[in-house]
Amino acid sequence: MNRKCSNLPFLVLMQTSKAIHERIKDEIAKNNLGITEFSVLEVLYQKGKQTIQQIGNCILISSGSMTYVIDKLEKRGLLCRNACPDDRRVIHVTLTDAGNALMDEIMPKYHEFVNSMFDSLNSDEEETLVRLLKKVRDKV
Amino acid sequence: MNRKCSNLPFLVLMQTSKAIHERIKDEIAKNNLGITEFSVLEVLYQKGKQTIQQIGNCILISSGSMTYVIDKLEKRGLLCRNACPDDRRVIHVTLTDAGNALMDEIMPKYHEFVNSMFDSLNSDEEETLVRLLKKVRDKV
DNA sequence: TATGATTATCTCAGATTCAAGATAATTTAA
DNA sequence: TTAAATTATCTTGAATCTGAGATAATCATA
Repeated sequence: MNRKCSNLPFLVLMQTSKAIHERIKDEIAKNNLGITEFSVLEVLYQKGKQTIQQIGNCILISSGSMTYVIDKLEKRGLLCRNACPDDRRVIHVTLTDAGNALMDEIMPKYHEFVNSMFDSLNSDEEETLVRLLKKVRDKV
Repeated sequence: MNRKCSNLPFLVLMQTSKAIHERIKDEIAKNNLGITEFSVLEVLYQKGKQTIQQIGNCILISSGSMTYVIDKLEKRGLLCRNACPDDRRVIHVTLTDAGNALMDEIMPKYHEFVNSMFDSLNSDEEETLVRLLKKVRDKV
């Protein structure tokens, strides 16, 4: 009976992503944001005005969670809801000035932080890693 | 102002691991188990009797969550708690016959499932992927 | 135009997680 | 031996997420 641990690439991939996730969580927590909250702000910062649904599709959480996280960020004054004049089912979300200012401050540090986690790879290695991961991702 | 998306290896790595995580969650849900519950059973199946603490260290969840998940699995008759005679603070956990039988049934399918997600890589590519991921992981 | 299907958002209950603190047992060291 | 520190587990409360269902608006089509 074989009860040994499974697939090595699988194990190392999941360990690595989990470790990265943890480190980013801690980093973002310094700004009193959870990863979900940060992800919402990041989408808005990069793409500008978005509907709640669009944001949810980007960061892959349920509609119930979207309402919850948008509520929190709105109460904190980082974003605002606006009715869509063309379709009254839809709500547009945009960053407030405070939200933009916060992201102006956070994002450069965040990018630097992410880059630092990968700077042990040279550009060939980065390319190879991306290629192999995509091969896996597209099959999953 | 650069608001473009960050580091490509980072993005692809996180996307891939998230996709895998989701697929495994769905697969395991077929047996009415969550990933945390399955992970506990997997540790016990591979290693035999373990203390609650040892299991928690393996799967990296808090002691409060350990109590909760062990409770659930115990009520379901898949594992049992046993006092440690040498140290009365410690509780040993083992799979019941039902727990072993369930894992005997689940694990082969699970391994096959995991393998199938990586079978687009040949063994050279697997080796390269592991090497690069370890390089990242050890730096994180 | 009326009806049925779809879509976007929200509400609510339940599940899961963690952090902090409680409890009880063991170890260390004065 | 005894007090302090450490350790293992459990309890509790708060936070976050999901899924199912509610509501309201829009679309498609006969």
